Amino acid sequence: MAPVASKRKRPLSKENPERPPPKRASKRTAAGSGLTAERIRDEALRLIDAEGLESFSTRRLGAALGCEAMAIYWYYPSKDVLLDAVVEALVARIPVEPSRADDWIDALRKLAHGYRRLAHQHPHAFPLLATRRFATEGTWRFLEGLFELARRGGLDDRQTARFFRVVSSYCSGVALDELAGLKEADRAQESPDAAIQAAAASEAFPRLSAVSSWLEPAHFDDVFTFGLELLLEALERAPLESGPAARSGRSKR
Amino acid sequence: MAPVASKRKRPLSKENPERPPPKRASKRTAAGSGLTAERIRDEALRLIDAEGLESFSTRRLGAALGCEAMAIYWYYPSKDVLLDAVVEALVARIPVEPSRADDWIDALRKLAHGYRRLAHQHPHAFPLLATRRFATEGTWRFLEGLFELARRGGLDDRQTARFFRVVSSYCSGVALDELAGLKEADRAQESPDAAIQAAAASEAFPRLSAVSSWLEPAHFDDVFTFGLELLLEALERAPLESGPAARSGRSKR
DNA sequence: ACGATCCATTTTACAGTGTAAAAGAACCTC
DNA sequence: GAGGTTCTTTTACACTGTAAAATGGATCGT
Repeated sequence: MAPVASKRKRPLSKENPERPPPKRASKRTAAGSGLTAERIRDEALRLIDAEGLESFSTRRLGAALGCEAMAIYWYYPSKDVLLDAVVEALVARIPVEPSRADDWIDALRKLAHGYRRLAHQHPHAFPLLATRRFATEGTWRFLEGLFELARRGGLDDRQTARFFRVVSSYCSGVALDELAGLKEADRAQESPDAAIQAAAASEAFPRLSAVSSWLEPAHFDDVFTFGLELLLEALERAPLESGPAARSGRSKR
Repeated sequence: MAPVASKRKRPLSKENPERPPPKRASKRTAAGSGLTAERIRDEALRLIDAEGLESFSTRRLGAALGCEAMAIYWYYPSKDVLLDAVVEALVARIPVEPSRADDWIDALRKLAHGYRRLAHQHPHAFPLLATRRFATEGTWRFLEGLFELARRGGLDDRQTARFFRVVSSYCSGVALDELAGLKEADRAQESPDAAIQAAAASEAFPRLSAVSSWLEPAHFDDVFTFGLELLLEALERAPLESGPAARSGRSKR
């Protein structure tokens, strides 16, 4: 089931010889070049973190691994699929504690904070997450548990779907905004004309400049938590109102 | 002020001859090749919409415009700056009606719907927006008006910043999620093994599959509006509670 | 009328990209 | 040994963004 995800943009080697997991873990792989799918993916993430997504290439990755670029293609059929694997590894880094279950709102809260922390720990790699769908056994299992919690909390499927989408969208939106803000702050530090621009802007747009000061990195945590708790409070109220299982009312607009 | 934005990654021609807007609109430009910065940017957006962001290149753009790729570099110093201009044009497409002002919540609502509509009209180009900061005179003016409305509605700067960030982040997050969902639906249509996968998943993860059905494109409008109105309701309550100007309460976690 | 200067574009060139195809090398099984 | 798998490197191709120079037309000063 796992390998069914988003494979095979191009046939791997000749036609479609779906990499059979090596019948017996060959000794060469262990003692030889030491190249494995996991090592490649981890090094890819490390490189992206260190040097940015733009400048990441198969040749550079090969150099970092001490092999030719094409060696990678024995483990991944394309750079795109490799990036999918990186996303998967990234998602797996979100701490998940299925233990103290029972409070599904708190589970959502933890997920939200973990997701955002991920964005801060991997600012260069995170945009990959925001665009790509994750379809991994592990994340499915996690969501299954989360949704089971929601059901026990009294929410029907529709409510669960809505709140999950709303909270997770909010999180990735905030994370992207914050990353853009950080990048901008970086640029401002090195080029001096940004200060000029800011001064001019604050004259012409006084409201904008006053409000913007509350949107700076210093207040990121504050703003994020504020919006998140807003949503979670609404979520807490949800099972009470709207009764048994509302119909899908207004569908257009 | 306008040209100060995010210029000059590389010196345009030789050192830094900051394109002076042609002293007299040369006749050749009008009657000659017909190449202008606006036409280039519009054609770029058209190409991206038609063939996707990945396959967009300066050479293809040149071909579409009937000129060599390098001709573009007389108008834009780099592909990156051109993409900034495309983003700007995209933002300008969000309908803004400063007329019937007074209800700043409704202004926010309109903005939200317009932003999301943009994502649906330009699915290939939209991810550019989500990653890049917009710094255009026009958008600044728009925000200035919006924030002025908020002040007249009784919100202080901090509240305004919070709500703006929360709502706009929510919108871009939802939009990206929806685009990913649409792309996935596309892929499912052409490859048959997706059905197999879905069947297997629904067996192993019953809750996930039940909830997921509410996350499909058919319910996009519904879910989006639900979350948006949730936020706007909270916004409507905000000026009442929290009195004059609350402190920043819990900041960590 | 005639260079000189500007503007706009094309030509040429280079370093870098993803990856197909084939060749090569290390091991495993007969 | 011979032959087959499993990995890796070599070579090659079409394509990318863009620096630098060459090119041609328009305009100007004389």
